[in-house]
Amino acid sequence: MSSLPSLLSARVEAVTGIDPELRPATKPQFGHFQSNVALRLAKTEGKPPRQVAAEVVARLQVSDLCEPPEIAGPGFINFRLLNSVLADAVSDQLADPAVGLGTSPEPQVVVIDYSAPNVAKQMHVGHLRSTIIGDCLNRVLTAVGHRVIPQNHVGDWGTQFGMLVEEILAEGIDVGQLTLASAEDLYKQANAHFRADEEFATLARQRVVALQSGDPVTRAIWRQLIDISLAGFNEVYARLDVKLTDEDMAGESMYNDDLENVVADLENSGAAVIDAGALCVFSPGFNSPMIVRKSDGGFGYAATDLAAVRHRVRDLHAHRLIYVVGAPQAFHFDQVFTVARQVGFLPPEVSTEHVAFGQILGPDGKKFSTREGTAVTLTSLLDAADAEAAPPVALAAIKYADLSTGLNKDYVFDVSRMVQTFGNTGPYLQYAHARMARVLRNAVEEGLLPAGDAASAVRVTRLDEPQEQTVALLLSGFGEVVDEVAATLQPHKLCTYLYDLARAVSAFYEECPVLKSEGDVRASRLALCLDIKRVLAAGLDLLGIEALDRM
RNA sequence: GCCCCCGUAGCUCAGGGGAUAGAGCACCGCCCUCCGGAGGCGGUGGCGCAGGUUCGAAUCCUGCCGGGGGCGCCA
Repeated sequence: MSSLPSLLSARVEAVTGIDPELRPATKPQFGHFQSNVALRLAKTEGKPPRQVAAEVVARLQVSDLCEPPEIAGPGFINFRLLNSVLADAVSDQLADPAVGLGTSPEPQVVVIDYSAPNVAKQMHVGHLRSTIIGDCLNRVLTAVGHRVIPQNHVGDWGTQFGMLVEEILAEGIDVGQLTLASAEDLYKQANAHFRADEEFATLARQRVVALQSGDPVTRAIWRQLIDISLAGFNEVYARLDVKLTDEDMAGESMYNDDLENVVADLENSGAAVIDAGALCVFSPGFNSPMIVRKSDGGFGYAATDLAAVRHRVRDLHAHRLIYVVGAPQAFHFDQVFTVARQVGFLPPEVSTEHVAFGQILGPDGKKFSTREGTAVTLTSLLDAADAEAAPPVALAAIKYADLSTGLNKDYVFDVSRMVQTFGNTGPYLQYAHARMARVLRNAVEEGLLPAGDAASAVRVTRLDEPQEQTVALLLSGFGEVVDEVAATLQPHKLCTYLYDLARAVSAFYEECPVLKSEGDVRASRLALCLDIKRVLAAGLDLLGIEALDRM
């Protein structure tokens, strides 16, 4: 099903020969869509823009879609869709199980790298964004027909585990009794021990070697630490209502055995050279090399990321690689992608995108940390929100606040603002949905509407009021917005759309009585309400937010 | 020193080279015998600075100013 704008756009292009750059009208009096095509053609044709516009309009055949186009201002062509066309579009959307989504002509395998907590540490604010954004992109890309493979790049490998395991053995701790929180305390303790006690530090370093060489005792404890951590992560994921599962776990350790191969390939290709004892790749345009193997023989995290790139391309058959990782890593990923292309791990047809997000700031507008100066745990953020609202509302508040502004910006974690049921917030959208649910419930009780799926056969036949038209126009644009988010990976565009829709719905609700109206007007408005509810629910679901029937 | 991101109303934020730059919060007015007022309608108020490209710039380019981040052995 092609969207109304694309249909209209094609008609105009048939006349102009160039993309009319159809845009939503900036003002209601300009109709529904506007095109500046005449302004752009005016120069090449050497005619006044309004005259060009008149000639275009004269040749246009759009009477089946919209009112006669109007020429306005310096030469804009304004289009107003026919009410009947709009009504049919909404009715068709209502009858479509996919709500007009799932139309991607070329399904791709998309790997999304997100969440990535560290073993033996609780998740903190930084993981909140990666997890929520990644989950949203997962839902959106899946909805438009792609096959998404989440990859949770858990930090489950590295020298810190030598320290931790040694501490456990030194203190005679029963690993089975540890929780994620107590494991983190132990980690801090081990860290302090490492710095204060040279003898312990030596043992810890030896323990790293034991871990890497596969010593059974060391590996067993390490494995237990991972299990404890995963249990803790899964608790948070369940609370966040995100789709990550154990199957998506693809920790750093997974690539461990492949790192030698990666290094060998880099050396054989001539890309990697030894510099100051470290194995480096120097690429044009970078002022510092990528360090693949440190001078002490250990692998840098770039090596792991290169191995991951190759795995995702070669074994998972990805067409598109997405990394939802904080903005400070921009340089790192730029370098990894460049080198991966350089050595052939990344063929030209596979795209890479670093979805770089900004920081969550504390109430003071600075780095969000506790009184002790440590990072705020994700759980404590959720607790803070739950103190202000019921859990489904609180979660909506948090997710919406995170997704509703440009990802690359920092934002202040202001719970009291986020949970408000007015303004541009998640709860406001939930409220709009709950209102529609209420109207429809009442309609079913009064026998005005069949219950369940049978109701989706009803149609919108009347759009007499401007509030109805505005809502219908917005509803018909849902698919386009989701496609755009899938293409640009900018969830805030979906948020803006849903907020615009919710506001239009509130105005409609205020001005157009549904149950108190009669005849075909009432039937049509009920159909409109049904589609509103479906689109709001579908849109919220793509954001990972629960659409509530009651609040 | 070099590189990246950000700077829009008092505050929090949208703005895909096009018409008079839009919302929310706050503030000031209205609107409840009415499907949930957790709402709606209206008002006050703004593109960091300076150049440039263009018929047209918040948007593209250059240079400043201010804030944040990054720049070979932590991941």
